[in-house]
Amino acid sequence: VTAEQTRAELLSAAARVFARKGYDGASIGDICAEAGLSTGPVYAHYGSKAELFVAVLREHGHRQFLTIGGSAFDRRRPEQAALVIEAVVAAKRDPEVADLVSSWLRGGEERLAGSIEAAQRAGTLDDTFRPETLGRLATMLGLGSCLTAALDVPAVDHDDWSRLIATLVDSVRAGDR
Amino acid sequence: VTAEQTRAELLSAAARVFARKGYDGASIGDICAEAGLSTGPVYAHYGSKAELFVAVLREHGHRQFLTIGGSAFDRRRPEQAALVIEAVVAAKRDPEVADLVSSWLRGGEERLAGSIEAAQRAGTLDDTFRPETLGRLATMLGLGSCLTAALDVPAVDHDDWSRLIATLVDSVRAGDR
Amino acid sequence: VTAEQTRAELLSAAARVFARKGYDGASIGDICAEAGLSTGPVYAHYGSKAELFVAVLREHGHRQFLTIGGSAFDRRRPEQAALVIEAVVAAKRDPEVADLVSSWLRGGEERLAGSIEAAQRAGTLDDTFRPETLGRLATMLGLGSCLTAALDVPAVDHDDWSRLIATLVDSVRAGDR
Amino acid sequence: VTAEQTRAELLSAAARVFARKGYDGASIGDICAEAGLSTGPVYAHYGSKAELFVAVLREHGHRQFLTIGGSAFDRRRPEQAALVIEAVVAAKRDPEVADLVSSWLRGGEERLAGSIEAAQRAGTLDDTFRPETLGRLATMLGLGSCLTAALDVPAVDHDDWSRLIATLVDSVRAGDR
DNA sequence: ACGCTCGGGACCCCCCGTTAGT
DNA sequence: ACTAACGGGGGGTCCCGAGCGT
Repeated sequence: VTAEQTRAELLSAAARVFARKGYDGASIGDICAEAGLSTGPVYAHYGSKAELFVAVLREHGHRQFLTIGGSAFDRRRPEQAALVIEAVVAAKRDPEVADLVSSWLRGGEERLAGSIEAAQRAGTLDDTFRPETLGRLATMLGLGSCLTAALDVPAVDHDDWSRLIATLVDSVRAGDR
Repeated sequence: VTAEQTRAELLSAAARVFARKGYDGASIGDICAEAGLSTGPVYAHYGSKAELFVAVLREHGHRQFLTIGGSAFDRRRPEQAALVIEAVVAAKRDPEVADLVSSWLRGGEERLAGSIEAAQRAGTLDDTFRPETLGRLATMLGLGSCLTAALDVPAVDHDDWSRLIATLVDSVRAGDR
Repeated sequence: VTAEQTRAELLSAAARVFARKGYDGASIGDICAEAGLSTGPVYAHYGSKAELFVAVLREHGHRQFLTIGGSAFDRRRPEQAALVIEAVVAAKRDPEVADLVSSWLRGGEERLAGSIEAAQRAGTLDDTFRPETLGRLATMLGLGSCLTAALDVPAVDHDDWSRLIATLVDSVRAGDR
Repeated sequence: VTAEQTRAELLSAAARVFARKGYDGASIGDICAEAGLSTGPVYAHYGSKAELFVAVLREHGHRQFLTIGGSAFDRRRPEQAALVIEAVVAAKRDPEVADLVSSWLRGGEERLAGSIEAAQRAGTLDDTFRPETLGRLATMLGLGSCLTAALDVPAVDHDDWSRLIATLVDSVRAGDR
């Protein structure tokens, strides 16, 4: 068994266990049991539990962070949402995680703001709103969807939801005022 | 010193420490130090850390849960938001917390749906959307605002935000279609 | 309520709880709950848990120590036996208890030896055995019955037991050799 | 250092400390200090303090219990007897210990009953007594000898004692009736 | 002034994150 | 790379003094 393979399996197992039990709730033992490893070898790959968690976030977190478009916010899967929430919670204690999450969020909002600004310049989006403001709305919805996904709230009708989002988007289109 | 007074002080201190450090991060010792108490007496008032947390949620949580109106989502205070997030995280492990959070959420959404339905019947709100769908949107925004508040994202311009929310609300008003 | 009454009730409750849960297993809280008191007032009557236990032994212990005759060893009641066992255990750590138990035991064996010697002189008991030896046998059986009573071993047939004891006693009667 | 070696050392140390201080009086720290270990590794070998105690009983207790013939009951060593007494006391609080002690006692009595029954069939022992009754007598004497050994009662003359036991045994031999 | 409510430490079991040795 | 061990707490509980209320 190669080392890289073990690393990948460890990362995957850690992602699952962290998502299931949370950062504090997941013990190194749990993760190693999930990966079929002993507790020791973890520290050959990652210096600490925090580092392992950060690695998990880097690997599995970025793509789950605000990448799902608004119309699918009602369909976010719980196991994806869990990592995001844990990241936020962990960010409150671990500065490294805080930096990571902060950079993701900032990056996401900047990309969003860039797209929005471009749309505004192209005349397809109301340019009386600042790009950051619109971006913040999208961020809030994205993060909010993580929480509703984590909790077991009953799903709403998807068609209805899509139409609602479309209506809202239309309302901030240029000329719709 | 009366017992009720100590209880209240303990609850308040616990709320602060839980909000600052999270459920797992906060130790009984931390809370007692904050309350100026010894670790022992806690268990004369609350059977366990989980019970204390639940009591904190019951006392300080319900009013912070989705009670801030939409236009002020950008101004949610971090210490209030933190408890909500911790509640969601704790809900994943503790069934009692899960029930509590679930009932809050359900209650909030039902109240919202009621208001929305009333507005729809009165003809002031687009009645082609189901009340639950509109309610879910508000819930997501509310919860999302908790996460943005917890993270230290820079605030957006408040006037801009208010105008955006107003525009969105207008878009789902009856006749604005 | 007079103080003496409270003392008596406390002693009785302590006897029950110590017998039920053992010295270490019984907490002051348990005893006070049994007595319908608060934990504090105990120390107005007894300086410590150990003192309370000694008082219980003095009050309720002496009469349970080796007072049941040999043929009824199989019928010793658990709650009576429990205090004896606890006393023996406590004697290993508390010198005061050790003295108490020692004096009980010594007194019991001396009384036994006296009776035995009298019987030997009267010619009804084999006088080739020393009285202490026969007394020790009875002591062992008495103490042993406390342990079998404390554990929940199934009872043996009482008639069979009585006949066995009678046979054994006959075997040390004078002339039966 | 192999695990089995540590296990054995731990067991031996636990046996000593439990015998010296009793089940409740002995702390995990005490045992580990005796074994020259840290407190942590105990739980890699035994799941709990109760399990460790049970293991001690299995290892050091079973051979001391009822295997010494009746003629040596007067010579039981205090440190061996202590474990048996502690087992009875601990059984009253910890259901796990209770189950083990109970099954242990039952097993011992059944083995005894088996031997007795065999002797009865062989015609060397009075078959008018039920095997359980004779076994119970032996059990009582065995347990009783633990208590007299634990307490510091003066020893009786050994020859006298042996002769007494022999006389009693003779009395239940077949044909001696 | 007595007697109870309340608070104070101390400690215990348990377990966890982490590192040497094989 | 894994087995085995290490301390450091964490929660929980207990036995026991001070200080208010009757």
